[in-house]
Amino acid sequence: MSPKMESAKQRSVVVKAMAHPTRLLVMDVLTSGERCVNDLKDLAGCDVTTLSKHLALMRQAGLLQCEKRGLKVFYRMACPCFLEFFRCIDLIKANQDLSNACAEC
Amino acid sequence: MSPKMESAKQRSVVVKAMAHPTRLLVMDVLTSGERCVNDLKDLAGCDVTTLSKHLALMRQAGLLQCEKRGLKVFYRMACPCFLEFFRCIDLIKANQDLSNACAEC
DNA sequence: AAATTAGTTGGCAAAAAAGCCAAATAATGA
DNA sequence: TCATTATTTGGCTTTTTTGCCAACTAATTT
Repeated sequence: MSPKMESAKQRSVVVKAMAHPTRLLVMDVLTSGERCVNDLKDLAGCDVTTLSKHLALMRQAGLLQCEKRGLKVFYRMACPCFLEFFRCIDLIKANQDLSNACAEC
Repeated sequence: MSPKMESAKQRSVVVKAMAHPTRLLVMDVLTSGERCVNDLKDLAGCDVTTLSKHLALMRQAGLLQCEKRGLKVFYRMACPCFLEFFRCIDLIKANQDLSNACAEC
């Protein structure tokens, strides 16, 4: 397999771990600091077991880190570089809405 | 629905459009310039019809633009900001492999 | 120790995504 | 005009992902 294909495969593990509305919401929330599972569940508005599986998936992909303190498990972003990533994603959407060239990036 | 959830939903359309090895390979290839469908098919090593559907999906999400010249359709990235994105994704993977803190980002 | 709180895991049904074949369209060349 | 080349679309099956329930583990409180 070509090196580019190899790289694409590895990247897809990380990108897939972001490719869900609930998981992107979690990332957005966690950019402003750590949160416990229950808080995230309230923000996401889904079953705790569902959220727990989303979090496990993101952690396994290397997106999140977690730490247990008492009864609670706190999750945080493993890497702050995603702020820039969100800016890029949102730009794509904005450009598409305007149906014009990418002015800013 | 909360504004954050609304935003996450819109972002997920773009992120899902990247969340596949073949589609990430296409993005990687297109960062160095436009290509026609047949060239991309050879690089991806899949059926042309499969690739064509991948490309249509990416275009609908705003990731790609295309232009027909003669018999061929040339695809290009709609936005060059993804170079930075790849750097971030690869860093996640590298950090996970090393199992240590995010030194660079 | 029993009850409570916080989170995870197993299992399964439903929904979404992927991939291929056959057929269609579109531009070019003989 | 007919054949060829390049790409897209429709349809259908297989695979993957999602989401909830029930059951489980782990730390804390009574």
